[in-house]
Amino acid sequence: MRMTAAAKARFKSQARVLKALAHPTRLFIIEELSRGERCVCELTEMIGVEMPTVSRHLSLLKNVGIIEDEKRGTQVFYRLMAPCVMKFLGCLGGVEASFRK
Amino acid sequence: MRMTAAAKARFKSQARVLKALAHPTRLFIIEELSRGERCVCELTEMIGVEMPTVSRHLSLLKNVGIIEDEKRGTQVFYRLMAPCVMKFLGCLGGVEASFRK
DNA sequence: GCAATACTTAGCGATATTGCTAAGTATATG
DNA sequence: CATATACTTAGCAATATCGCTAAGTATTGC
Repeated sequence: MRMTAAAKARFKSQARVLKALAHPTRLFIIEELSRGERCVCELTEMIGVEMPTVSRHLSLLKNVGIIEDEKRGTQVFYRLMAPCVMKFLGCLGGVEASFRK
Repeated sequence: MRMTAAAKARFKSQARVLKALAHPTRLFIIEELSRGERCVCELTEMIGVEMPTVSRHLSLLKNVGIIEDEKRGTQVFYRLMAPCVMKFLGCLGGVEASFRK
């Protein structure tokens, strides 16, 4: 039986979120933000790539609604908006561990 | 504090699995296989793209260990190897629903 | 063996992603 | 106002992804 238009839309929406998560740097950012808000310079220091690169990863996560930003002075702080993402990544831990055998 | 090499490896491994999941067609395949094994021609019919395209999505999922194949006659049947992926995608449902507001 | 069916692999063009550097914006500070 | 700091945006090159068509492989049936 053919995939319905509704199913297609649902999978597209899910894929969009998964795609946003599917990068090592962005997974690190999410885990770090789960411990509390961080400014871009802190994340940049931890990750070890140029700030513009980090900034672009952040805006990508922001675009799908996983994180939120707030400017204070010259700094921009990011916060995790969907703590459920952490629960979700917790599941993933078990899943991908079973693949590494 | 700088990201450790171990953390980097862990995120890379997780990202690899997420990347494999992050496509509408592959999400459909996974959901469909969660209901039972299917041959490539059945999936092709349901998805509505060319068979070589479906075949490539399938080998991608197979490469990360999410599905497994078995040839019977001229047909190749695929099975979901990590049912935990479904639980995982169940979590996702809640997550991405909250983004669609 | 020959043709048909079911699949996979290879190769192509279009498009997306990722990192970089350079340039732009905004806020604090002397 | 001028400079410095923190960040974002733009533009570029390298690479990956995705769909297609064409060609290859393997099994079935005559």
